[in-house]
Amino acid sequence: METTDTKTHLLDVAEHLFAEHGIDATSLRKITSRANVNLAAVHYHFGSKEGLVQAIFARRLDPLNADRLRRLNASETAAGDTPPPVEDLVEAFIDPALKRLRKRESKHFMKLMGRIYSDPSEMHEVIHTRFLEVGRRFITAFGRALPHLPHEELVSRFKFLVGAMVMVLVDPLSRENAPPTLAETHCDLITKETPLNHFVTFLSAGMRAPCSVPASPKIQDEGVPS
Amino acid sequence: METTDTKTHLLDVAEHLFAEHGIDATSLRKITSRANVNLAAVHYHFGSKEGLVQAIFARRLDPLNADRLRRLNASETAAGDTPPPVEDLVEAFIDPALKRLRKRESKHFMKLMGRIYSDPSEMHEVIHTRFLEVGRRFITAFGRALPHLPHEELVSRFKFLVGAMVMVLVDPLSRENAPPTLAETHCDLITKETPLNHFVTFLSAGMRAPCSVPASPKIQDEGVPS
DNA sequence: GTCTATAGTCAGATAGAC
DNA sequence: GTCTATCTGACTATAGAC
Repeated sequence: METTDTKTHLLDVAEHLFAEHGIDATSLRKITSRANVNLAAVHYHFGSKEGLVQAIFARRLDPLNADRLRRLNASETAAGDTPPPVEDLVEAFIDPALKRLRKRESKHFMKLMGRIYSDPSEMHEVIHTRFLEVGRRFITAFGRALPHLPHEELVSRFKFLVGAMVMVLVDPLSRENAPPTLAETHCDLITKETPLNHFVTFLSAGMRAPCSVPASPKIQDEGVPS
Repeated sequence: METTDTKTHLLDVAEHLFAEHGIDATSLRKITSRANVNLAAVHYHFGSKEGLVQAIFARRLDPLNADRLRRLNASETAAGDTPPPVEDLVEAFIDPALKRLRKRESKHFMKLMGRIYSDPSEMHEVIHTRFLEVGRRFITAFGRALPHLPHEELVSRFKFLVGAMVMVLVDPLSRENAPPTLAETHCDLITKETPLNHFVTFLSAGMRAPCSVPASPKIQDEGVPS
């Protein structure tokens, strides 16, 4: 009990602090002093700060992605030979993340997770590797559900979908007793929690939209309306 | 010429490095050595590293937001008494950012800009303040164009819109000679540039979607399909 | 305005006693 | 496994010569 406790306690505390202040801005000293363990404990258990970071991601990321793939598979078998409806695909991708955002246990991690998408730090590669399969599977599934859509536009739309999710992950729990995050200052009313159906409605409609026409087809070429 | 040159040269170099490696990870030493100026120059011209960061944002952010508001106003006067179509609002918000992403001049800044949305760093407040008016104006405009939409759902959708934009800002130019960013590994084909009409089509369709119905209206209450 | 030199701080990491 | 004590390096910032 005692050794495991220190280790997971360090994971919990570090996860929380990383989510609140960022990885770079969180020193091992802050982590270990808040966890009431010795500074050297991090190096004993994880080898380095980087090792700690990777352990944090390993602990949460695999179950999250497994959950997404499980639900994707469920939709596909339920739909039989036809591709599953776009709504189900959106839900299979978003809901596992949203569920965890509500759970006290992985709340902070999901915020950290969202931040990683736009982080230039070096441990990106590990995260990317873990995400690669999921991304591919969902792009393929969306492509089957929307066969008329050119691949390039499909990829754009998947990026938009991921972006929408990330913005919500990063936003809502904000730093405790801190100025509101950007998306919150945008609005007069702070929405506490973005419900799944908001995602499904918005993103499914966007996914289902007809293909874009190129901006300048031939006529209306840079023409100024008079 | 000589003093202005050093100052703007520092702004340019710092902007580039911040975008590539992040603000925290970029030391004044790296900036000044790449700019071929002395370490003390930053403190002479900007007082501190924070001063440098703020100068970078001040230089680019105000024109960007002014551009967005100008185009919003243009759409509104063109539409007369009726609210402008959703497509125009999306374009007024997205295109100024997208245009700058293509321009060599502010390319790096736009990536940095995108990253700020999910950054927990302290100079957030300044950015928020500069963005506040734009966010409010666009939410109001979208609300007028979509009067049937409850405010909460409107806010969710605006968050999704911002998220889609940020994901594209952060992604495409990636770090030079570095592993591809997350959105790129998602797909088999790396799209070089997300065109405006992909945004407009996707986001307008999402914005125009009918209101979401609450997940559990009364029936189907946690019911497991058998 | 620009430079050198350095003060002062804090970071991640490690050796070795217990 | 845990701790104290310490090393080494990097950082921001400043004082003062030119």
